[in-house]
Amino acid sequence: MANKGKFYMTTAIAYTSGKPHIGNTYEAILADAIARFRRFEGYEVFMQTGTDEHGQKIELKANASGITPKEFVDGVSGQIKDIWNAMDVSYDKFIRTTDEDHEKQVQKIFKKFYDQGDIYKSEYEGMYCTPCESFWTESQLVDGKCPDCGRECQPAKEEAYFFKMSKYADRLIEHINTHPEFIQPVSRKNEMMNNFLLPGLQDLCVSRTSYTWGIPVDFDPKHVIYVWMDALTNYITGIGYDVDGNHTDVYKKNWPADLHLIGKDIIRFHTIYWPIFLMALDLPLPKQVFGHPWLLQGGDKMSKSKGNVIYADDMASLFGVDATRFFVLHEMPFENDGVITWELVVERYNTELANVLGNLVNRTISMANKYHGGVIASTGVTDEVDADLKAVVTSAKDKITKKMEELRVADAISEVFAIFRRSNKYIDETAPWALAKDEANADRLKEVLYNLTEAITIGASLLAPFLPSTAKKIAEQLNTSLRDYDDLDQFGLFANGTKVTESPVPLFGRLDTKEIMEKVTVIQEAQKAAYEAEEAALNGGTKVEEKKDEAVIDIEAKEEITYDAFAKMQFQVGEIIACEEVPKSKKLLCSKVKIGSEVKQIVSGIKQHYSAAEMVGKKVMVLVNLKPATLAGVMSEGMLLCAEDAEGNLALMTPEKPMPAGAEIC
RNA sequence: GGCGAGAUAGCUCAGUUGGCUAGAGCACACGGUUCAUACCCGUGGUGUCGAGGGUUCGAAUCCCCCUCUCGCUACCA
Repeated sequence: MANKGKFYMTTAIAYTSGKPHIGNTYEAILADAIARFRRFEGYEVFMQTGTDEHGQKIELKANASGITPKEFVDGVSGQIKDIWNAMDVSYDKFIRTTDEDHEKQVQKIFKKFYDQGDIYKSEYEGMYCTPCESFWTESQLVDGKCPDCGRECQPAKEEAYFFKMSKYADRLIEHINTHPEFIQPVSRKNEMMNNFLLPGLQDLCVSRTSYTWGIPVDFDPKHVIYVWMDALTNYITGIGYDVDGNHTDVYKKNWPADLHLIGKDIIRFHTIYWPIFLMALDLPLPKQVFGHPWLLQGGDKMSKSKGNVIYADDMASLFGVDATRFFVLHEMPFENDGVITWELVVERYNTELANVLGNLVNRTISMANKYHGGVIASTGVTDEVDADLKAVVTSAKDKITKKMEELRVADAISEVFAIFRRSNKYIDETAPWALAKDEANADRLKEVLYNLTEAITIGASLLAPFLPSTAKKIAEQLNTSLRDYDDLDQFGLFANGTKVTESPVPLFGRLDTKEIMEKVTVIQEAQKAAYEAEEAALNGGTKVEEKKDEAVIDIEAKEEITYDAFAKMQFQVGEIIACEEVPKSKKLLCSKVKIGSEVKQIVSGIKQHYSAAEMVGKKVMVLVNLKPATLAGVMSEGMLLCAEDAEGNLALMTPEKPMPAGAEIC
């Protein structure tokens, strides 16, 4: 096998706040298929994945569970690793951001940036506008007030370190323009350029003082290093980068990475901040960043409260590991989000895996046994119809390779199945059962079965990077071994006289949608019950045994205020007597709110959560004495108060008992 | 509001630089076959190629405008 050189690829590291759903697992499977295919082609692949384990959310969850953050992440990281292993993800390195060598290098990198002036400490000594979450220099203030909202600003006390992004922006723009393959798909490149690079990069906050579960800044220990410098650097620390130049051989061989595989939600960090960090380290940039789309359920995002989160282990328990891999690889388009429903999984399983592939292998082996005692032998009695079969089979390798080079994995796996579809057609064209009726056709019959067996062997070999254990099973049933990549454009290498198994076992038994859906209902009910129990426990103030996502929300602590400051705010109950959408705005509703004998017009960004019609009649909590402002050209004279969860869902605050419009909230 | 992408068969989508009767998979109907996991093979759509205008011998493919959807982003008092 020709050595085509090294290929270093990574997945994003998974955040250890909870069990990964199928979307996270998808990325690992996608990476695995690419890694296996590259190895198959003859590349020396190094694939790295792992877990991102720091941050406030984890600190709080661990506290709530009564264990240390390290104990907490040890558990979740182990669980994630188990799932990756169960899904046959062939990583070469599983990095954890709590690994000692990673933490040490991150500290050194931070120090290096600080020493060379890329990182500076800022104390927010300008005027800080809390509602705008931004700070201003004296010169930016308008009449001593926030230029955005016009309200009072205060000197803020919290200090943080910042990275000077703008220093490297021009170089990055140049790089992106001269390397069109750097950001994939290309539509993402335009988004990065237009939204961030061309308007001018903001400096990035790279430290926090509001929590302690992170890598400390060694020369200023009250700061911990904030997520991106900690997480992104895993791609070099994991293979042995050393700030002082004592790199491992693995690092020297593999950097720069050939491919960072990530979700489309973190493209910005991988195509802007990460390259800039690398420039600051004077290291070459990765060759390609691919922001893959997501698998969504029925067009909606999954949520635990609906009980519709699909986990890889649930899928694997119902369908098996390879069927799970097949589904996620086959159903994911290149640029748009894919859809996953249980019904769709069953349909794909039956039509592709059971009917096209499983049945083909089964019927071929059955015929070999029935007609020739299972012995496969070429007799050289060919026919015109053989040519097309052979052409389809031997040309598959190049087609699939091209698709994989473009990272179009779903298309590649479809090309593999084209071999199996063609083979089924070949059986019909040659009608072996008819040949078997006349002894004069015996040699032709042998040749037909040989051709089929050879086609299946080549197909299985190309299938191996996607469905490794299925490919292996096929080879076992045919009593052969999978073919090398370099031999796949040759037809006729199957060893003459090989005897296939006498008792073929169906690779994928057909499934009944109804039966599966009954099992799914059980899974969903259990998930929902677990979620509700957790919610109830939290509401009751009971300590929860095992923490799950979104059970609690923590927000960044704001500055302490005096009672006087609070007393300045006037809250009253308001009744919404009319409401309409604000034209040309995506999120705004304009309400007429009756407060006592007065009616105020208030604009709120809640259109995605409430329709104008359902707003009318509600009694809501209103901040009355807020300075009026114009939003989307409409005057707003107050603020409706809402609760917001981690996903940004809003719920209006309403009095728990009936109260008249105008009642003071105090 | 800014930038970008898209609107093609019931569903999910392909359609290269404009050019023969607009394609694939699934679903559906009918026919064939029986080696096989009620499988496999074949045949079948009058699809206004989102609406309207234009360029051209000729447009799903280029230009203009409109409607709708989606992505990123800003705003969301």
